[in-house]
Amino acid sequence: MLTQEELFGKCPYATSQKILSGKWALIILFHLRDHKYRFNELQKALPDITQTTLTKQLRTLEAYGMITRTVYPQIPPKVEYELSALGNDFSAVLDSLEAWGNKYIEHQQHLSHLPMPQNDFR
Amino acid sequence: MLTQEELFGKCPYATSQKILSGKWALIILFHLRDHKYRFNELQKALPDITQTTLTKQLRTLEAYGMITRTVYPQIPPKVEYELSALGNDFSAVLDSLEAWGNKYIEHQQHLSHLPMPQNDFR
DNA sequence: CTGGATCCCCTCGGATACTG
DNA sequence: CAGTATCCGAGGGGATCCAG
Repeated sequence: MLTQEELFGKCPYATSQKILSGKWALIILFHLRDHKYRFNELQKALPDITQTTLTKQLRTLEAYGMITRTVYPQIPPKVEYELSALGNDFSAVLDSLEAWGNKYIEHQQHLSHLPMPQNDFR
Repeated sequence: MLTQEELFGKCPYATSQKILSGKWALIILFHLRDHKYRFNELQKALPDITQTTLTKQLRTLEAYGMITRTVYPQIPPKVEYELSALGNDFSAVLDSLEAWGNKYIEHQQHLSHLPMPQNDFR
């Protein structure tokens, strides 16, 4: 029997899980669906992400073929990130995710407590 | 400015990210959309998950209000898991995610290499 | 301006053993 | 059957410093 890792590229859910597991993956894809972003612009758009982390996330998404990275060989450097074809297809997921997320938020408003973080079983 | 953590319950993407970040979250939700599952049945359905891990994931999803846990006070114990109302709403996301995931898999077939895991920049 | 190189820390997933 | 109690290692996120 295959492990979940080996299901990458075979099962759509295992595949999606790996690609989206990054803490910033969804928000980056959401921003990039509108237009291209330069590295600096992206960092400003994401409130509290460091350079190192943003670089890692972008490289990961690029490795998965979700985004493209264009380097303009000039001084000062200019690098633009945009969605690949596969990344553009992801817009449908973002739409349903946004719709569901908003409904989730709305329905959780009247709850007295927010969910506890994982591994917290009080 | 709010950190990403504080956006939980406000931004649909930050909210979704936290709920779906679990390694098994998507696959568990996918299985539960069909029918109820007992703990043991779920463990058999998921190839290589341990009891401890499955328990954690289920508790997390329950804390987020995605699933409900019903305990039948009998010997031997019987516990059933099923989607909550919010969890059922998530089916739309699962549909688009499955459609996109399959397209992603198909388009990656002709690539010579699979994406490298994160932090692996060879 | 864009990010590479290090180092650190903490969380999460998992292994193992035990229990009502 | 369905967990709980521990312990552990890996690795992902982040801080800091440096570089073309």
